[in-house]
Amino acid sequence: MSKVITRFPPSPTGFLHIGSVRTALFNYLFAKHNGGVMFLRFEDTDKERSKKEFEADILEGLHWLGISYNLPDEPHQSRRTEIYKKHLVPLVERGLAYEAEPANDNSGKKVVRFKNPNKTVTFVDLVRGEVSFDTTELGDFVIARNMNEPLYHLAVVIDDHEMGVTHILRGEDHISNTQRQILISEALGFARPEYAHIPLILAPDKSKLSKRHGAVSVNEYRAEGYLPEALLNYVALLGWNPGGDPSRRGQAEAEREIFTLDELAQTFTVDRIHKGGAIFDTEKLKWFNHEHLKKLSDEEYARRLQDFMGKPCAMNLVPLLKERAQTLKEAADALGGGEYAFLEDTITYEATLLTQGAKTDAETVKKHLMKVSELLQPIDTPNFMKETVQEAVFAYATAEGRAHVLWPMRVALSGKEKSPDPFTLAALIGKEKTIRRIEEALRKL
RNA sequence: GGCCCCAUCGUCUAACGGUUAGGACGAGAGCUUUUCAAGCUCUAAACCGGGGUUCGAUUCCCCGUGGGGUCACCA
Repeated sequence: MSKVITRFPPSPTGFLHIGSVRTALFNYLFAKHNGGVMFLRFEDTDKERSKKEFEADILEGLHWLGISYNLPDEPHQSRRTEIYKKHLVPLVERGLAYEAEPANDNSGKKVVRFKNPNKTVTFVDLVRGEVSFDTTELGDFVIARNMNEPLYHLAVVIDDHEMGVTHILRGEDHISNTQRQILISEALGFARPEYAHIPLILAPDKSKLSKRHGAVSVNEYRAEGYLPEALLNYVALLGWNPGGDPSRRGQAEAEREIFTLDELAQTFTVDRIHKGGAIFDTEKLKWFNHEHLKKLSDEEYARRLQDFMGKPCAMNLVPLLKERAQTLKEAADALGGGEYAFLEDTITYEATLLTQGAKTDAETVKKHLMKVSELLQPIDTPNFMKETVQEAVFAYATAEGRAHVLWPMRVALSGKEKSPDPFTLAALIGKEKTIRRIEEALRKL
């Protein structure tokens, strides 16, 4: 088999969105799996809507995601007019296309129509099998605004041919475009590439995912603190899965869900692409994100978080953050907001909070807090760690009733209704501050 | 509406004629070092309907039904 060449041809008329990401990903994975390459090109024949700003965004997004690609000599359709002309002119000369009525742009130039042979086009879709269309209803469709300005269908066919594209994996919304493109391709005498139409990513209402459904741009997910590997992992499993071993009940591979980009490339095959659309579920994306976040080493986590919020994060907080935050934004918010206020020099809270969850009266709480302070005194400052603090207090807490002792202790250290456990807290703020806060709590009672 | 595509728990999905229809997210319950989170255990939850084919259909075929896509001098 000749070398596999796929392509990702966005039109720079909007920010890189989730649907495009999956299309790019599938083309990337398919090429990579087969030792081929993926070309990127910009379909900017619509000069009105195409913007450099969007091009930059798409490039930036792919870079962030870690999806690599090859660039043709000239990736802009708008600058490939000579190439299109080279094929268009003979097409007209041979009577397979013709200049018709004037364009409605007042240029006086005539549009170019394709001479439809009115036949049935049948192609084998790699995911759907045989698909046929009766092209008669298409009529002699327009393929160029004029001899110098090709329209989408013409440009696509010529580009795919010029770039040697062997496999076209694209959204199912293009399936009915295929008939036109095959007709043009045949008239031009080009070899027909393989087609694979992948199911659409749907919104919760089952319609095609679009802006009106909320976040669709990768920028938004990036800003929400999602990891590129999580986004890719999740989106890869929308409409595709690695399958399992049918001979075994466990279905090992099919039950695994966390994959790296390389692992996806190793297992990716078109025959496991689904036919039906898949609804995009942010809750599950969050879970994937948390899983990938937990896989990061503490150092890497700290680096990513710093990149995300623009300032460093203390290393000793990383394990805690990793466990509690599903996204980098949640981690950053927790750090910046109230949740980690216990790290500050002073904390403020209502005295009633100390007894609120303690299931006992203020006098008892006072007694326990004094005892806790006393139990912690003997621990050397360098030895003041989660384990040693717990060891010092735990037997007493168990004997007296854990809620009675531990709740006030935790509130004294955090000043919050919800927080990490008191031992973790104590270790994080250190002996000096721990003792001081217990004394402050005592004064409140 | 024409044409095309699709159909397993609420959601993502496994199964490639024979299973107690499995897993994951989410939900509910419980456990754990109080709270929250995490973790662990358990529970509820699906083959769209009707005909065939077959000894046997979630699986193959047909017809319904439902959903989606597309019908530009946009891509």
